[in-house]
Amino acid sequence: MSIPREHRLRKHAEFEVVYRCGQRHFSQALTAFYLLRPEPAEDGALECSRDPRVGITVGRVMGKAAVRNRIKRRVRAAVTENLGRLTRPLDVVINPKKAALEIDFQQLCAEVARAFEVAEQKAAFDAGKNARPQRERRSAQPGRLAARKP
RNA sequence: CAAGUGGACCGGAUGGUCGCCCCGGCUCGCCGGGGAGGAAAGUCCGAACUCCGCAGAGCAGUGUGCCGGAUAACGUCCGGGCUUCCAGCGUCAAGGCUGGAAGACGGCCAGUGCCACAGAAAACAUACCGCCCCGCGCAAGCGGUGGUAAGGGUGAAAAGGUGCGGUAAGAGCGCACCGCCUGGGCAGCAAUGUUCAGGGCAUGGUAAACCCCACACGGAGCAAGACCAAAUAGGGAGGGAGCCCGCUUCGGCGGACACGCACCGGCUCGGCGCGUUAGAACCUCCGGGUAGGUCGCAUGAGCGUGGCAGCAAUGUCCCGCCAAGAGGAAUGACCGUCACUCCGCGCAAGCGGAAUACAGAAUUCGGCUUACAGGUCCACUUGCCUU
RNA sequence: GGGGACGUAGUUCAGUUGGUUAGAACGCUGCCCUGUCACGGCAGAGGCCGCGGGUUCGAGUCCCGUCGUCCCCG
Repeated sequence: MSIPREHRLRKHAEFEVVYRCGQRHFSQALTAFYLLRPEPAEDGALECSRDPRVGITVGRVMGKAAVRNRIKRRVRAAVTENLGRLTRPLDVVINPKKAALEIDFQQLCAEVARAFEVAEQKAAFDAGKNARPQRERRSAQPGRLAARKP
């Protein structure tokens, strides 16, 4: 991956959490799932960094292995260009569509940048509200430490 | 030169900027090196490797199937044979000769099954029409425990083929040639070829029907397997092993001492709190084992040049080389230059534009099959041109 | 990566040891019934059996190749 390792999602469980609890952003060539990671607990687990992390999923319906690799690499290059736009500890999962293979690279970059901006704004809004849960569905999330709204 | 068929091979080159994976260095964030294929694919075969099972043998099952060789092994490869097809030559015609292509190419004269419809009959020939003979009858015709497989018709297939003789009509009934079967000689390791003698022909097709014969095969697969090993729950072993006084409704309660644990305290003493007959709480140890991590994991039936042996597949020897190793998974993104093909403009030089396939390693090898833009070479056939 | 199943009308499925016309239900079309619709009745269309070869007289069935779909092993 051309994304540095500490900025990647590595485990199937991490992808699952983002899919189940995150919010979504749609555009012509891709769908982005994003989730603001909770603050690491103070008593321990300090290996959990504050860096943003990105994962890319290309399913089998997109084509054969060569086509899937091509889509993944184009999206990955666009992510590398725009990785600086993410400052908060966000987990983002990108599901490209078939259009990601065809469209101009500049346009693909613009879509990724737009998705990252939306995620940043949402994260800033939620953090400003004392990091209350972003969705009601998230109430079952084990890592929750913020108290409910008084 | 063009087209077709078959086979072999190539699968753009070279820079810049920003990044990714692995390895090696050190001044610890920099430097150096390496980074997809002929099919990496389908997972159709064969192996290496790993675990499980296993005295030996047999049965069952699966696979292969002309012969010989190559190989670690194979359903692969090489050579040879046979059959079929195509083209040419040759012949009155056939047999034949040359070249190419294809072939799951052992066995239905071991057994069993099946062969619809049509047809008399589909395999032990019960004869439909026809032909012939005999009997009856003037005749038409009728009848026969009659003969006959040459002809007709049916069918995918009809009981050796052609010709001559023969006969009441016919028939391998007899003969010649061809085919078939049996036995022998010769050539060959063999498949097989060739030749001689005998047999008058028995032996329809189907084994990608059951089956017979010969040979091979234990099962699962790197998500195999080995090691390290958190939290939680559970398992096993051991430790936890104090007495006195008072009251009592006999369940216990209260007090002192002792012990253990936690806190205050730099440490001892001390203070305070809790627990002390339940095999409880609690403590220690052990083993299994999940998440996770490491190994397996790339020096191998390895690749290249050359020599030798062999018709060849291939083997062997000398020298040289080390060539991806991830784990939500690297090998990329963008910008140039050049080459190749096509299109447009142009006499030309050149200019502009377009196209560049199939496809992406996941334990590793040997094959097969399938996909593939464009291009190169070789062999054969056909056509045209020149000499 | 590895191991297995299945492809038949528009849909869900049958199709026995190869045998001649491939069948059922629902759906579809037309007609009848009714004032109208539904229900019901009658009739009909619709398939190169995923694709390409082979064996056989004959293939949905047997064999080989290929394409697609689904399931299992973390």
